[in-house]
Amino acid sequence: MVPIHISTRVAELHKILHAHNYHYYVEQAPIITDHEFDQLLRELQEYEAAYPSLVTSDSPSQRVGGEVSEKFPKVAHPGPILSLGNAFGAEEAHDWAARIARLDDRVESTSFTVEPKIDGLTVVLHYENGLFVQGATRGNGEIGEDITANLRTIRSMPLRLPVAPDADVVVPTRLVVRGEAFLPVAEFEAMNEKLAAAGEKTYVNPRNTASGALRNLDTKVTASRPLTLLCYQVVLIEGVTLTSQWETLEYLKALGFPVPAVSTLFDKIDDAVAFCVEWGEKRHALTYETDGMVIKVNPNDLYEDLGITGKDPRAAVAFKYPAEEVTTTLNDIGVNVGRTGVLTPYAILEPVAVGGVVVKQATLHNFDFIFEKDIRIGDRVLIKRAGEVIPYVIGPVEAARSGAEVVFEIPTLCPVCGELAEQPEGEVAVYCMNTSCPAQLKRVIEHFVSRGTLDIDGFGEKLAVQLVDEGLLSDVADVFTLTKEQLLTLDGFAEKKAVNLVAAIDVAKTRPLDRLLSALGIKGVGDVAATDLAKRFGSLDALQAASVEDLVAIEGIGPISAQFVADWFVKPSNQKLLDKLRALNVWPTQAVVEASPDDEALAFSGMTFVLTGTLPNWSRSDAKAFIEQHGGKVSGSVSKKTSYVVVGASPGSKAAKAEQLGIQLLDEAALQALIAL
DNA sequence: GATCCTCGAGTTCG
DNA sequence: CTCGAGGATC
Repeated sequence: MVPIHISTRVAELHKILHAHNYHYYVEQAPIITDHEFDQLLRELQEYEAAYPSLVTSDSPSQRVGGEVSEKFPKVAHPGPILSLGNAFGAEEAHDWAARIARLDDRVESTSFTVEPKIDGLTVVLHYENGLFVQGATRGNGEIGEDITANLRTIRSMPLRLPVAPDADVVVPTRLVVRGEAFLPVAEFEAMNEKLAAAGEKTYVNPRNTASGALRNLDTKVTASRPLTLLCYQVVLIEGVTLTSQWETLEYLKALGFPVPAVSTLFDKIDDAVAFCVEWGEKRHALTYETDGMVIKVNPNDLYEDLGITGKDPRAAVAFKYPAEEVTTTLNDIGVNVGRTGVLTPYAILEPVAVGGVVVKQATLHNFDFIFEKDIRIGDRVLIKRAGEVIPYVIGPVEAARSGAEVVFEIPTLCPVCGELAEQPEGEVAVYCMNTSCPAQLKRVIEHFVSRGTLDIDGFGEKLAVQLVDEGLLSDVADVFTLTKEQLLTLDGFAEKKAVNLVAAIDVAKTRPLDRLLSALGIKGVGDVAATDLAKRFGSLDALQAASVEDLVAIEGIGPISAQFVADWFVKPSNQKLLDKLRALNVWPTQAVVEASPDDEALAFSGMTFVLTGTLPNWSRSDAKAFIEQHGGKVSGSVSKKTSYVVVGASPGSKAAKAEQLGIQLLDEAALQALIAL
């Protein structure tokens, strides 16, 4: 007997999966990601495996796909274009190998290929005597759509075989090849940058963009998209015999088909799985998006003999990486107040796993962002982790709208203090205009004591909030007059913690001028400007006495920033703050450097470096100190002017951008070696 | 005046 | 990391 709750859930899964199939195949507007679909299908398959009586002929697990849209003529594939079973993680991949080993003794000693699972559109290409005659989408796996004209616009697709006329290769009389059409990530980003600059709506991801382009009725649109292609399977061949997958890949390459470069042949399944795991980290270096790798039994005869289960061949499995893009519900939009008074909206999300962690919140940057993307409260939204860390809302899934979504309204009052919020002319940001807004004060103090500025150990966001709420602080100078007795009145403070904090505050009184300057939070003055100002003026007195002209003379300070500095010193509340600091003897000075030092002799003078990833022995600040010590500059972003990019473990997009711009990459050792020259 | 570059600010989770 | 905005440069 099947438990009632399971049969209910299975019926529900049937309904859900059929609906998603419809959205995906017919409307071409999926409302969940492929990964989420896989998860649901898997759940169903698990129930069906446990209770075989649940398997019905109309179960979504028994179907290869869905309907075929009416837009294009239909093409019957010469053989079924199968999908693959999934393995999430190394353990499941080993389970798969063990399963097929039990079915056939030859598996024990066979070889395997590993190929990337490209996130694009499957296409089926027909050649007769070397001539490209027809191309189709995958459709439902049996019948696809004729997109021959669109495919012809893809420049990497061979129109005549062999591509190199003098290639030493036998051309089959008939050949049907399976490949993946996609938009390279870099091309996609460049396209979106252009669209964004023109104020137009941007595309959600490369896959959807490629799909739209390839299935556009106007081939001129297809041609304008830099689509490309990689091929990896022979569906049908006449006139030539191939005996293994590896031989197939080599043969396709010889004919002139583009073949995935990372494809590798392994003698042992353990090595194949290890290779998949290894690429989980490295895959972002590829020009295309992947959500996994495909492990295939190499010899064709064994591949065939292992047969098919449902809709998947037993002899291959997709090794899937954790999803990086998921959809979830936007429950609400909250508003934060920053230390400058900027109101920043953030998404309150139905918790969802992305790239291995559960995300509940994501910033929405500013109010324009919400309206440009047309994000509404209650929407299904697509989430990714930018640079594999920070959650980022890509945009709404418009196809999933019910009509109950609510358009967000820009607040006219500060959500914390209730005072009027204003948007200065020509700016995107909306500010809370109340300078004594408690939210602002909390953030100002947090910044004052944080690691990049005065670096007071044991002083963080929570304490800043506590102290302001208790009324113990009314400006940043009050931090220095905090006593052990005051701290002991706070929740979570006992003798030892209070003593340590008072000592840490004492140490911070003698931080160098540049640190104090950036701690003050003068508009336009951060890390870099503070260092430059400190170097040129040497004391707060000298800086205060400086005219706007004096300030503009510094490279990197223009008229606007100079005015911000001058205005800051004029403000009465800041004058009061300065008086307090002076009285407390928090008044660092340093030697004035008139012009840039004569560092022509230094190895790195005139060079700009960018750091990314984690270096083996040095921290980021060690590396920065090393570069600066030798006369180089360290910048945060890669540009044409960058001399070198120093790459550590698990680098971000900066390494990719450097490669794109043809900038030389260095590791820690290579950076040190530059000095030896 | 346009374009590229750099800086500053806000930001998520464990 | 991403975004906005100021500064440098042609």
